[in-house]
Amino acid sequence: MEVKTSKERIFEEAAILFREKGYRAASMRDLSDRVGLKPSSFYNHIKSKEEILQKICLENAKKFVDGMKAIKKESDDPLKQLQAVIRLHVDIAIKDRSSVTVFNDEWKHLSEPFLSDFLKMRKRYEKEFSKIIEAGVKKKIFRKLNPSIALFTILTSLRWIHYWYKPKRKIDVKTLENDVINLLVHGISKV
Amino acid sequence: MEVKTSKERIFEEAAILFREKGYRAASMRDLSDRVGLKPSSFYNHIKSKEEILQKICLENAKKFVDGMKAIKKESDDPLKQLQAVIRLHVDIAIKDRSSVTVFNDEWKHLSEPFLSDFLKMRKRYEKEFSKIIEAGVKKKIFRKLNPSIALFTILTSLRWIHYWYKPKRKIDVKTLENDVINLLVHGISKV
DNA sequence: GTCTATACGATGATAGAC
DNA sequence: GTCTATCATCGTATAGAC
Repeated sequence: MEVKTSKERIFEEAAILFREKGYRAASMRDLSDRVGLKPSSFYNHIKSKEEILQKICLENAKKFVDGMKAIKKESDDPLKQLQAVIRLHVDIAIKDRSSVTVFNDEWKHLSEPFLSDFLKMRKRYEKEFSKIIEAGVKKKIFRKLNPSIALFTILTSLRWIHYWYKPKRKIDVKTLENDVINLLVHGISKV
Repeated sequence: MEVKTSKERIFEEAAILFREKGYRAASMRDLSDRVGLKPSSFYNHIKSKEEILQKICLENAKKFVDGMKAIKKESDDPLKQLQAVIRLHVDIAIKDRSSVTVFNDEWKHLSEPFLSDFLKMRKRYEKEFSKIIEAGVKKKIFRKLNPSIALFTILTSLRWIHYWYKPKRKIDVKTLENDVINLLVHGISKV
């Protein structure tokens, strides 16, 4: 089996291409070379170039939102929740690096109303993440730091894992999850 | 005083524009609107659009390389060095947010040989950063983690400070420096 | 040093034959 | 559903008048 439709191939190759060159620099002619269809043929399968971007951004946003929802359901312990969120980011980043890169780095090229919708989802996700940290501080499990700084320092290191993680570094998923958790939870210092 | 040459205004406004729209999506016509010169007039001051990108990338790269050099000179203590590097990233990110954003996020649009030169500098910087962590591990000051994971988890949270730090959040520089140091050195957990 | 006019290649997308 | 041919637009950059 492993037989892919043209439509599937378009979306897959586009994610790789958009990651490599950036959405704006990637042309439909570039995509044509990769997919093996003429640019005009794409339009039997998609409405526009931006539709590809929209789908990639939306699908990945859903992965994170759904993941966060499941985590909140599973445990009330802020530390366990934080560890689970870190694993969520690691897993998504590793499973489809191209797709998550486009989601994370190219969303700004969405047009309205997709851009506004995207930003709303994004803010909601950040809010849910923030609640975990706040709960931990309240329970005296977590250090009391400026809430924005704590949230974004952690979230930023998770959001751009795709940027430096390369399969050829041969770091297995479990090590990546555990070491990132270890570092963000306990710090680099031994004392 | 405060009288800026056209050339200065072109580079300043370009940094802001490239940050907002991305290098490829930002046109010379967009820049024209901001600077108040016709696109054709730019070419009395610059050679090409890419020259602007080149200058921004190179200048910022130099800031980091020079900063790292000074830090290594000042102390041999890995912890003090790490703290100083964190302050370096915070200070550069806050002092000129647009410029550092373009440097960090748009370098991929450099053409050769600028791209290769840039990547070489970048790798050297990462190596110098890595040496700090390795020295700390050797002295048993730092936790022993996978070297790539430790390096990039920390470095990533520093490289994208510009992405979430906004002046209107009213976080002062000292708080930002201290909380980021606190979090990365000791972790979010109290225990 | 800035302007108007324009070159001209690349872009996303469409029309219509097969 | 894929192709060839083509369109309208926008991109960076240049020529030459003032």
